[in-house]
This record gives sequence, structure tokens and C-alpha cells, in this order.
Amino acid sequence: MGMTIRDIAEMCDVSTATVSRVLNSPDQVAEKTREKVLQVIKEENYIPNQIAKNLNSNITNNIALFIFDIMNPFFTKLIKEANRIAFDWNYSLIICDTENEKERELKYLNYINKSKFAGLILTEGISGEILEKLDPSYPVVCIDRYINSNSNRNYPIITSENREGARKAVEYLVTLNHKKIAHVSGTPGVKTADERKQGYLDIVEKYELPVDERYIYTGDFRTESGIKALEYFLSLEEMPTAIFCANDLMAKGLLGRSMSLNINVPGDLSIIGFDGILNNSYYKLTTVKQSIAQMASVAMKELINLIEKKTVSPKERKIPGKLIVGDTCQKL
Amino acid sequence: MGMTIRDIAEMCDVSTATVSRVLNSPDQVAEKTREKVLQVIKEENYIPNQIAKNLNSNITNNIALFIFDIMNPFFTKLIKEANRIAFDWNYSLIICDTENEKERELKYLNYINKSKFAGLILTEGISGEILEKLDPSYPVVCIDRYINSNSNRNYPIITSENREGARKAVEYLVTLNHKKIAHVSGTPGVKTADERKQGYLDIVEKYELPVDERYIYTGDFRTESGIKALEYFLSLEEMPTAIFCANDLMAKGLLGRSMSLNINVPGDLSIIGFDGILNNSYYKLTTVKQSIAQMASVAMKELINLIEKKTVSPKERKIPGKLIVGDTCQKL
DNA sequence: ATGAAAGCGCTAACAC
DNA sequence: GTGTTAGCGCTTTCAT
Repeated sequence: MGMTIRDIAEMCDVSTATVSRVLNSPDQVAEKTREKVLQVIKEENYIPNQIAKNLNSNITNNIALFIFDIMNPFFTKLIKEANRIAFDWNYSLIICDTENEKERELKYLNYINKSKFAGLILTEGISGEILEKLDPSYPVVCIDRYINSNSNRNYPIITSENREGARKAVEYLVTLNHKKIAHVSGTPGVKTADERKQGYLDIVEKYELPVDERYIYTGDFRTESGIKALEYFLSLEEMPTAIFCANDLMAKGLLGRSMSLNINVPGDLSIIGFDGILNNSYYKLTTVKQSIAQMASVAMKELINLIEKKTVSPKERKIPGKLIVGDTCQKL
Repeated sequence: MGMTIRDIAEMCDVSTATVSRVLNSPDQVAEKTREKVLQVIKEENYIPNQIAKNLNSNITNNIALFIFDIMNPFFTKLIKEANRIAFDWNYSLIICDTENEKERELKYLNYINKSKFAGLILTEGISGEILEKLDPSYPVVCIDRYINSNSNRNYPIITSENREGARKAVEYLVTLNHKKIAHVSGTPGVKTADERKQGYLDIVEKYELPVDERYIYTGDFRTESGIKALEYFLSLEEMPTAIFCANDLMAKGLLGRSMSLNINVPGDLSIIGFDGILNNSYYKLTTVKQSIAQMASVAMKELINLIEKKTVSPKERKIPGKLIVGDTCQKL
């Protein structure tokens, strides 16, 4: 059963309050008392019961991270980093893996309400509609997603420079003399997808590229839609010479399908992705790398700050992306 | 702040004990009372405070899963499945991502002791030495790892049929008329590595293959050691015609390096992996697929059983693997 | 079948 | 600077 604060108090001939103070506000305790208590705590290897602490504050150390698929490498990396930071700050990260099913989202939300989570990190892994049921007093930070504007919620958001990153990617293709540059977009309505598409359009407009809406294929961020995208572009009269994909997974699908059709990349077709999460030993994909570690770090620290100090930093934080030149683009 | 059990009790003109009974042992309550209480609970949308419950039992709903790297696809998948099951049973899965650092392992263990976890799932993500510090009364289930035999602990273990699976793989190569079959082993001392190697040796012996210890390269389960392995085998006078890798990641390294050296797979070299976790659009790796979902499921249910009913099933459970024929092996 | 009351281990307001 | 005491919200004896 282990020691309790009372055992320590008795052994030290002080009250439990004093022991508690030694642990939580040591400067309120006389040095002599403090040292004695610390000594005994150490000797007895006393560890305060976290549950009892939680009951007082009515808050656990659990932080929820909403995502829609653990296997998606972007989220896997995000989990890895967020988990590390949470632990370093004495929190536990609970992964709410919703698979985009409303039912699971709801179950998770109820669970959170019941278990008194300390705070939440949201990505696209939960719909705004379900989110309405969350007690508005919960500390929340968003990563790369907005909340429906018709809600009265106003959470801080950490986001990558999607539009700017997409511009970098497409402009890079322009410098390689590409003109017929196509785009495989992500799921419409999803912030990152829309912004990256907008970045693409910015450059199309800036350089007055000879492309139209037929050069935009609407994907859904999954590998399969990259495969379909390639087949779609092949069906056009004029095949693009370069394709900018809204994420690496779709670029991977495109690349794989190209290979199997004996289309030479980058000889016949240049491909560029977005995310920088593919660690592939066959191809080095040219891509816009987001610093997922940095996003996780900024988001977690913001959340912990919100939880512990209740202070809010700037509402929106942008994390810059970086063009990584791999082997999948070629100068014309 | 939300409703408490007391609010409900007052609204129903019963005691808190009765409300508690309605929730936890309903058959002890008169039907009429029960219905009234349930009615009010529903109307008021009362949710019992989990922390308070935990304080009584002195146990949280947290289950720890020890791994050494979230990004390793085997673990990613394991996390995904374990997380789902945990949640379905009203537990939270906490990922203890140790990166094989003793310091982190120790920190996690202390955290678990402090926070009164319900139970632990262990993989190779924690060393036996550190484990000694774990309170022996904790419910624990192991996946594909044993505990040092000099310890007095005796945890149930869920394991894949490593040796049998390896035999299937190598025997398959034999049926393809390969004789010079090499092996890239995993980290020595790690159960899965040793067993898979043993399976390889079984077949070597069974068919009296003309290979010796030079055909065994000692790897460490990481992609890089697959790359090094290929270079090593190339340096031999007689290159093997087929290589069995102790996991997919190393097979991937081998495959990637082969490609970049213009070695045709499977034309010049057949490669076979183990795990079945690579979902690659370039190559379909021939491999022995483990049912990670099944392992996770069996392990979690065993653990939950241990936690809630304190009953133990058979000490060791073997989950069969299955040979998946892809595109990386060829008949000689 | 139900209620009263003690207690889980800790914190914090108040008193000295 | 330290002790007393009343909770935090629930479960669980022990009465009735």
C-alpha cells in the first residue's frame, strides 16, 4: 500500500499540512523542519499519491490528443513528440484515435468529461459538430485546424505555413522551367488542403502558367488518391510535366504508380510532396518539410501554459516549412 | 462543476449510498427506487467523477505500454490496436516510449508507481534490470519478450511463432531451389531475434544447405543494418542467392540498397522479411506476416482479465504467422 | 432495501 | 511557521 503523507507526518512529529507544504511550497516551511521532512521522505522512499492530489484539484494529468489515424506518419511523429513533452511535464498523453467516426469521437469526448482531463490538443481528428459537446472551460490548443466560426470558441492554433510552403514548392518547379504544373489537393474543407491549394494557385497566377482546373485533381490525403491522380493526369491530352501533391502520402502513391507504369521520375515527370515524413530508402522525395517536432512542442507548451497558468499567448502561431530537394524533380 | 452523487441523492430523496448502488450493484436496489434514480441521472446528465472512484480503489484506468520507438511500424500498429481495445474497456493507454534509454525507463516506472496504473504491457522497450524496481503486485503481460530468469517474476507472455515463421520463410526459399540462403539476424539477446535465427538454422540443418556462419549477418532490426548487410554479403566470394531478414525494416534496407546498386530483386537476389508491416507501393515484399492486431488483442484482454478478475490464463500464448508471397522472391 | 458515517490521501483556509 | 480541520466525490461497512 505504500507510505501516506500521514505516516511521514507522524515520523517527523509534524502535521500532514507541513509535509504537504514541504512538497508544494517549501519556502513556507522553516529550513530545519523542511530538511528533516525531506530526509524522512527520502529514507522512506515516499511517493505522494497522484490520485488524491487529483481529487482535490478535480483534474487529472491526462492530456488528450485527437487524431484520425495513428498509422499516418504525420500523426505518428506528432504523437512521438507530444508524448515526450507531456511526460517531461508530468502529464500523460491519451491518444484519441477517431478514424473519423463520429461515434468514436463522441465516446472519447464523454470519456474526457468523465475523467477530468487537463486539456486537449485537436487536429482534424474530431469534427466541430461533436466538439460542441465539450465543456467550453477546457483548455484546448489546435494544430493545423480551425473550429467552425459559428461556434463561440476561440482556441489558440498552431499551424504550419501551408500556403507559403506550397508557394515555395511550386515556385521551385517554375525555376526548373516547368510550365505545366498540376496539383493533387487534399480533402476539400480541410484547412491544410485548402491553404496548400491556394498556395499553388498563387504561383499559377503569379507566373501566368498555362494550366486550368483540369490540372487540379481533388484527392483526400491518402496514398490511393495519389495513384488515382496519376491515372487521371495520364488521361488528359496534355500530361503535366510536374505535379505538386498536397502531402507526401499522395506523392508516394503517384510515385509508386509511375514506377509500375514505367514512367521515369524525374525524367518524364517531376513530383513534389508536402510534409517531409517519408523516410524511404528507394527514393528521396522532394518535399516541403514541416517541423512536426516544433509544432508539437509549441502546441504542448501552449497547452500546459494554459492549464497551469491560464495565460494565453498569441492566438495563432505559424511554424515555417522548408523545401527539401530530393531526387524527384528535374530541370526541363 | 457538474453534478455530484450528492445532488442526485437529494433530488431523489435517497442517500448517496443508494445512488452509488444503483450504479454499481443495481440488483441490491428496489426496482422502484432504481428506476427513479436512473431517471434523474439521465435527466440531469450526471456523470460519476472518475477520480473519486479511483481514490477509493487506489487505482487509475491507465495502462502502460512499454515500447522503444513509436515510429517503428510494428509498434505503431501495436499501439493502434491496443489503444482501441483499452478505450473500449474504459482504460487509457499510456505509451511509454523509452528509446532504449535507461533513464527514461526509470522515469516512466516511477511515474507509474506514483500514478497507480492499473497494469502494464511490456515489449522489449524496457530492460529487465529496471523492471526490478516495479512493484511485483502490478498486473503485467509481456508481448514477445521474456523476463530475466533470475527474477522471481512470472508474467504471462504473448508471442508470435517466431521460430516456426522463420522456418516457413526459409523453407519457402528452399522450395524455390535456393541453396545459398543467408540470414540477417536481429539484435542478439532479443528473444524474437534469437528465435528467428534458430528457425533459419533449423532449415539449414534440415536440408543440409551449403552455408556457414559467414552467411549470417548480425543486424539490429533497423533499416540501416539491412543496408550494411547487403554490402557485407557483396564482399563475400560467393554471394547468396536469397536472404532471409529477421524483420521487414532490415529487408527494406537491403532492398533499397540493392536497387541503388542496380542489383535486380528478385532476378539476382531473393529477399524475404518478417513482420508484414511494410505497406509499400513500390515493392510487395515477401514476408512472414504476424497478426499484430491479434497479439494486441490477446495481450490486452489477458491484462484486463488480470486486473479485473485476477485470474490467469495459460502462461504462454503463441500467435501464428503467415507467409505472404510478394514480388521479391524468384525460383532458380 | 436503505441510510449514516467513516475513510481513500491529499490540499488549503483558517487559526494560533 | 505550523497545526487543525474541513472537504474533494465516491464507496463501503455497519446498522436499522
